[in-house]
Amino acid sequence: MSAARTYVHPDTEDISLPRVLFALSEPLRLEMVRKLAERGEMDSLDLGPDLPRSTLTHHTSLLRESGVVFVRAEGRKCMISLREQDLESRFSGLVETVLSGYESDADQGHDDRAGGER
Amino acid sequence: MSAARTYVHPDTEDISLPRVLFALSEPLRLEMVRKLAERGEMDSLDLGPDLPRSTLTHHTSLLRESGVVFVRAEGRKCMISLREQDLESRFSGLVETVLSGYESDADQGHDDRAGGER
DNA sequence: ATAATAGTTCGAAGATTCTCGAAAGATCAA
DNA sequence: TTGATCTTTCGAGAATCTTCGAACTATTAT
Repeated sequence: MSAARTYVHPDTEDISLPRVLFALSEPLRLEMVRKLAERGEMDSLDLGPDLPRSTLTHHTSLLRESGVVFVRAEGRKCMISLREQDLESRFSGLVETVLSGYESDADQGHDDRAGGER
Repeated sequence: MSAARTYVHPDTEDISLPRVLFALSEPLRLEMVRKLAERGEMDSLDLGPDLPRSTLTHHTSLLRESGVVFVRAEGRKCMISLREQDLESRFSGLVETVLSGYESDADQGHDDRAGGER
Protein backbone atom coordinates (compact mmCIF):
# COMPACT_ATOMS: atom_id res chain seq x y z
CA MET A 1 0.00 0.00 0.00
CA SER A 2 1.38 3.31 1.09
CA ALA A 3 -0.19 6.54 -0.03
CA ALA A 4 1.37 7.68 -3.25
CA ARG A 5 3.59 10.67 -2.89
CA THR A 6 1.69 13.92 -3.11
CA TYR A 7 2.79 17.48 -2.70
CA VAL A 8 1.00 20.44 -1.19
CA HIS A 9 1.19 23.72 -3.03
CA PRO A 10 -0.10 27.13 -2.01
CA ASP A 11 -2.94 28.50 -4.09
CA THR A 12 -1.83 31.15 -6.52
CA GLU A 13 -3.52 33.94 -4.62
CA ASP A 14 -1.76 32.87 -1.44
CA ILE A 15 1.73 33.18 -2.82
CA SER A 16 3.49 35.76 -0.70
CA LEU A 17 6.03 38.15 -2.15
CA PRO A 18 8.38 38.18 0.83
CA ARG A 19 8.44 34.40 0.80
CA VAL A 20 9.16 34.26 -2.90
CA LEU A 21 11.95 36.79 -2.52
CA PHE A 22 13.35 34.79 0.34
CA ALA A 23 13.22 31.62 -1.70
CA LEU A 24 15.11 33.35 -4.51
CA SER A 25 17.64 34.92 -2.16
CA GLU A 26 19.53 31.69 -1.71
CA PRO A 27 22.14 31.24 -4.48
CA LEU A 28 21.52 27.52 -4.66
CA ARG A 29 17.81 27.98 -5.13
CA LEU A 30 18.22 30.89 -7.48
CA GLU A 31 20.39 28.69 -9.64
CA MET A 32 17.75 25.98 -9.56
CA VAL A 33 15.13 28.44 -10.69
CA ARG A 34 17.38 29.65 -13.46
CA LYS A 35 17.76 26.13 -14.74
CA LEU A 36 14.04 25.50 -14.55
CA ALA A 37 13.31 28.68 -16.49
CA GLU A 38 15.83 27.66 -19.10
CA ARG A 39 14.99 24.01 -19.51
CA GLY A 40 11.44 23.58 -18.28
CA GLU A 41 10.39 20.69 -16.10
CA MET A 42 13.31 18.79 -14.67
CA ASP A 43 14.07 15.76 -12.63
CA SER A 44 15.02 16.92 -9.16
CA LEU A 45 18.31 15.08 -9.33
CA ASP A 46 19.33 17.10 -12.36
CA LEU A 47 18.65 20.23 -10.37
CA GLY A 48 21.33 19.47 -7.85
CA PRO A 49 23.43 16.52 -8.93
CA ASP A 50 26.10 17.16 -6.33
CA LEU A 51 23.90 17.82 -3.35
CA PRO A 52 23.07 15.31 -0.65
CA ARG A 53 19.53 14.10 -1.19
CA SER A 54 18.19 15.50 2.02
CA THR A 55 19.61 18.90 1.20
CA LEU A 56 18.04 18.76 -2.22
CA THR A 57 14.67 17.88 -0.73
CA HIS A 58 15.00 20.74 1.70
CA HIS A 59 15.46 23.31 -1.04
CA THR A 60 12.88 21.95 -3.42
CA SER A 61 10.38 21.79 -0.59
CA LEU A 62 11.05 25.38 0.32
CA LEU A 63 10.62 26.44 -3.30
CA ARG A 64 7.38 24.47 -3.47
CA GLU A 65 6.01 25.81 -0.19
CA SER A 66 6.75 29.36 -1.21
CA GLY A 67 4.87 28.83 -4.46
CA VAL A 68 7.81 29.08 -6.82
CA VAL A 69 7.76 25.58 -8.20
CA PHE A 70 5.31 22.79 -8.84
CA VAL A 71 6.33 19.29 -7.91
CA ARG A 72 4.88 15.98 -9.00
CA ALA A 73 5.91 12.41 -8.52
CA GLU A 74 6.73 10.42 -11.61
CA GLY A 75 7.65 6.89 -10.76
CA ARG A 76 10.31 7.17 -8.13
CA LYS A 77 11.45 10.46 -9.49
CA CYS A 78 10.37 13.91 -8.61
CA MET A 79 9.60 16.26 -11.45
CA ILE A 80 9.89 19.96 -10.79
CA SER A 81 8.70 22.90 -12.81
CA LEU A 82 8.51 26.64 -12.42
CA ARG A 83 5.04 28.00 -11.71
CA GLU A 84 5.63 30.63 -14.36
CA GLN A 85 2.04 31.46 -15.09
CA ASP A 86 1.01 31.59 -11.46
CA LEU A 87 3.97 33.77 -10.59
CA GLU A 88 3.34 35.95 -13.61
CA SER A 89 -0.28 36.48 -12.68
CA ARG A 90 0.63 37.28 -9.11
CA PHE A 91 3.86 39.25 -9.54
CA SER A 92 4.02 40.25 -13.15
CA GLY A 93 7.50 40.31 -14.57
CA LEU A 94 9.22 39.30 -11.39
CA VAL A 95 10.80 36.04 -12.44
CA GLU A 96 11.98 37.40 -15.74
CA THR A 97 13.40 40.49 -14.11
CA VAL A 98 15.20 38.54 -11.43
CA LEU A 99 16.69 36.06 -13.86
CA SER A 100 17.74 38.69 -16.35
CA GLY A 101 19.77 40.33 -13.61
CA TYR A 102 21.46 37.12 -12.72
CA GLU A 103 24.53 36.03 -14.58
CA SER A 104 24.37 32.29 -14.38
CA ASP A 105 26.75 30.67 -11.98
CA ALA A 106 29.79 32.88 -11.88
CA ASP A 107 29.85 36.00 -9.78
CA GLN A 108 29.16 34.06 -6.60
CA GLY A 109 30.96 34.33 -3.30
CA HIS A 110 30.81 38.03 -2.73
CA ASP A 111 32.92 39.60 -0.09
CA ASP A 112 31.21 42.96 0.14
CA ARG A 113 32.75 45.17 2.71
CA ALA A 114 33.95 46.74 -0.49
CA GLY A 115 32.68 50.01 -1.74
CA GLY A 116 33.65 53.57 -1.20
CA GLU A 117 32.25 56.42 0.75
CA ARG A 118 30.48 58.09 -2.12
CA MET B 1 36.36 66.15 17.76
CA SER B 2 35.07 62.78 16.90
CA ALA B 3 34.93 61.63 13.31
CA ALA B 4 31.64 62.61 11.76
CA ARG B 5 29.34 59.73 11.07
CA THR B 6 30.08 58.11 7.75
CA TYR B 7 28.56 55.13 6.03
CA VAL B 8 30.12 52.50 3.82
CA HIS B 9 28.26 51.50 0.68
CA PRO B 10 29.03 48.78 -1.82
CA ASP B 11 30.01 49.98 -5.29
CA THR B 12 27.23 49.60 -7.79
CA GLU B 13 28.94 46.78 -9.64
CA ASP B 14 29.35 44.87 -6.39
CA ILE B 15 25.68 44.80 -5.53
CA SER B 16 24.69 41.16 -5.37
CA LEU B 17 21.29 39.95 -6.47
CA PRO B 18 20.85 37.30 -3.78
CA ARG B 19 21.67 39.86 -1.15
CA VAL B 20 19.24 42.37 -2.55
CA LEU B 21 16.52 39.74 -2.71
CA PHE B 22 17.28 38.76 0.84
CA ALA B 23 17.10 42.36 1.97
CA LEU B 24 13.71 42.70 0.31
CA SER B 25 12.42 39.40 1.68
CA GLU B 26 11.85 40.82 5.13
CA PRO B 27 8.40 42.45 5.39
CA LEU B 28 9.70 45.25 7.57
CA ARG B 29 12.43 46.12 5.12
CA LEU B 30 10.22 45.69 2.10
CA GLU B 31 7.83 48.18 3.65
CA MET B 32 10.69 50.59 4.24
CA VAL B 33 11.72 50.31 0.62
CA ARG B 34 8.15 50.89 -0.48
CA LYS B 35 8.00 54.09 1.54
CA LEU B 36 11.32 55.25 0.16
CA ALA B 37 10.19 54.63 -3.40
CA GLU B 38 7.02 56.55 -2.73
CA ARG B 39 8.36 59.51 -0.82
CA GLY B 40 12.01 59.77 -1.71
CA GLU B 41 14.68 60.47 0.87
CA MET B 42 13.44 60.06 4.39
CA ASP B 43 14.55 60.55 7.92
CA SER B 44 15.27 57.11 9.35
CA LEU B 45 12.91 57.69 12.25
CA ASP B 46 10.05 58.19 9.83
CA LEU B 47 10.87 54.84 8.30
CA GLY B 48 10.14 52.96 11.48
CA PRO B 49 8.55 55.23 14.05
CA ASP B 50 7.53 52.36 16.31
CA LEU B 51 10.71 50.36 16.22
CA PRO B 52 13.36 50.36 18.92
CA ARG B 53 16.32 52.36 17.66
CA SER B 54 18.71 49.46 17.61
CA THR B 55 16.29 47.41 15.55
CA LEU B 56 15.91 50.29 13.13
CA THR B 57 19.65 50.64 12.79
CA HIS B 58 19.95 46.92 12.18
CA HIS B 59 17.55 46.99 9.24
CA THR B 60 18.79 50.19 7.68
CA SER B 61 22.35 48.90 7.94
CA LEU B 62 21.41 45.69 6.23
CA LEU B 63 19.67 47.60 3.46
CA ARG B 64 22.73 49.82 3.09
CA GLU B 65 25.22 46.96 3.11
CA SER B 66 23.24 45.08 0.50
CA GLY B 67 23.26 48.15 -1.72
CA VAL B 68 19.58 48.92 -1.60
CA VAL B 69 19.73 52.27 0.14
CA PHE B 70 22.08 55.19 0.50
CA VAL B 71 22.55 56.68 3.94
CA ARG B 72 23.96 60.03 4.95
CA ALA B 73 24.18 61.88 8.21
CA GLU B 74 22.39 65.18 8.48
CA GLY B 75 22.91 66.77 11.84
CA ARG B 76 21.94 64.12 14.33
CA LYS B 77 19.57 62.58 11.91
CA CYS B 78 20.10 59.87 9.38
CA MET B 79 18.75 60.42 5.90
CA ILE B 80 17.97 57.39 3.81
CA SER B 81 17.24 57.07 0.14
CA LEU B 82 16.73 54.31 -2.37
CA ARG B 83 19.62 53.71 -4.74
CA GLU B 84 17.18 53.64 -7.60
CA GLN B 85 19.59 54.42 -10.39
CA ASP B 86 22.25 52.05 -9.16
CA LEU B 87 19.74 49.27 -8.74
CA GLU B 88 18.23 50.03 -12.10
CA SER B 89 21.59 49.89 -13.84
CA ARG B 90 22.44 46.63 -12.12
CA PHE B 91 19.08 44.86 -12.08
CA SER B 92 16.89 46.65 -14.53
CA GLY B 93 13.26 46.78 -13.53
CA LEU B 94 13.70 44.84 -10.33
CA VAL B 95 12.60 47.42 -7.79
CA GLU B 96 9.64 48.52 -9.81
CA THR B 97 8.57 44.95 -10.41
CA VAL B 98 8.89 43.98 -6.78
CA LEU B 99 7.01 47.01 -5.53
CA SER B 100 4.25 46.71 -8.09
CA GLY B 101 3.55 43.24 -6.80
CA TYR B 102 3.38 44.39 -3.25
CA GLU B 103 0.15 45.72 -1.85
CA SER B 104 1.27 48.20 0.73
CA ASP B 105 0.90 47.12 4.32
CA ALA B 106 -2.10 44.87 4.39
CA ASP B 107 -1.83 41.28 3.34
CA GLN B 108 0.80 40.58 5.96
CA GLY B 109 0.89 37.72 8.40
CA HIS B 110 0.43 34.84 6.07
CA ASP B 111 -0.40 31.48 7.40
CA ASP B 112 0.45 29.41 4.37
CA ARG B 113 -0.03 25.75 4.91
CA ALA B 114 -3.04 26.59 2.80
CA GLY B 115 -3.35 25.47 -0.73
CA GLY B 116 -4.73 22.38 -2.32
CA GLU B 117 -3.33 19.46 -4.13
CA ARG B 118 -3.90 20.86 -7.57
C1' DA C 1 29.82 72.65 29.96
C1' DT C 2 25.35 70.42 30.36
C1' DA C 3 21.26 68.56 28.90
C1' DA C 4 18.53 66.70 25.28
C1' DT C 5 18.05 64.09 21.08
C1' DA C 6 19.59 60.90 17.34
C1' DG C 7 22.09 57.07 15.97
C1' DT C 8 25.49 53.19 16.73
C1' DT C 9 27.66 49.34 18.94
C1' DC C 10 27.63 45.36 21.89
C1' DG C 11 25.89 41.42 23.81
C1' DA C 12 22.53 38.05 24.53
C1' DA C 13 18.38 35.28 23.88
C1' DG C 14 15.32 33.10 20.78
C1' DA C 15 13.95 31.77 16.20
C1' DT C 16 15.13 30.21 11.56
C1' DT C 17 17.91 28.32 8.27
C1' DC C 18 21.27 25.33 6.21
C1' DT C 19 23.53 21.00 5.86
C1' DC C 20 23.59 16.32 5.99
C1' DG C 21 23.74 11.48 7.85
C1' DA C 22 20.70 7.80 9.20
C1' DA C 23 16.55 5.50 8.89
C1' DA C 24 12.16 4.94 6.72
C1' DG C 25 8.87 5.19 2.69
C1' DA C 26 7.77 4.57 -2.29
C1' DT C 27 8.55 2.46 -6.99
C1' DC C 28 10.22 -0.50 -10.23
C1' DA C 29 12.43 -4.66 -11.99
C1' DA C 30 13.44 -9.48 -11.48
C1' DT D 1 9.57 -11.09 -2.19
C1' DT D 2 14.01 -9.14 -2.67
C1' DG D 3 17.04 -5.77 -4.24
C1' DA D 4 18.01 -1.45 -6.32
C1' DT D 5 17.01 3.38 -6.67
C1' DC D 6 14.89 7.74 -5.39
C1' DT D 7 12.69 10.66 -2.09
C1' DT D 8 11.26 12.06 2.42
C1' DT D 9 11.46 12.49 7.34
C1' DC D 10 13.90 13.06 11.56
C1' DG D 11 17.32 14.85 14.35
C1' DA D 12 21.30 17.40 15.43
C1' DG D 13 24.98 20.83 14.96
C1' DA D 14 26.52 25.05 13.04
C1' DA D 15 25.59 29.36 11.19
C1' DT D 16 22.54 33.35 10.56
C1' DC D 17 18.89 36.41 11.67
C1' DT D 18 15.91 39.13 14.41
C1' DT D 19 14.96 41.80 18.35
C1' DC D 20 16.10 44.82 21.76
C1' DG D 21 18.05 46.72 26.19
C1' DA D 22 22.15 48.98 27.88
C1' DA D 23 25.98 51.71 27.24
C1' DC D 24 28.34 54.82 24.23
C1' DT D 25 29.10 58.42 20.49
C1' DA D 26 27.67 62.40 17.85
C1' DT D 27 25.20 66.79 17.32
C1' DT D 28 22.50 70.66 18.71
C1' DA D 29 20.65 73.90 21.91
C1' DT D 30 20.98 76.42 26.21
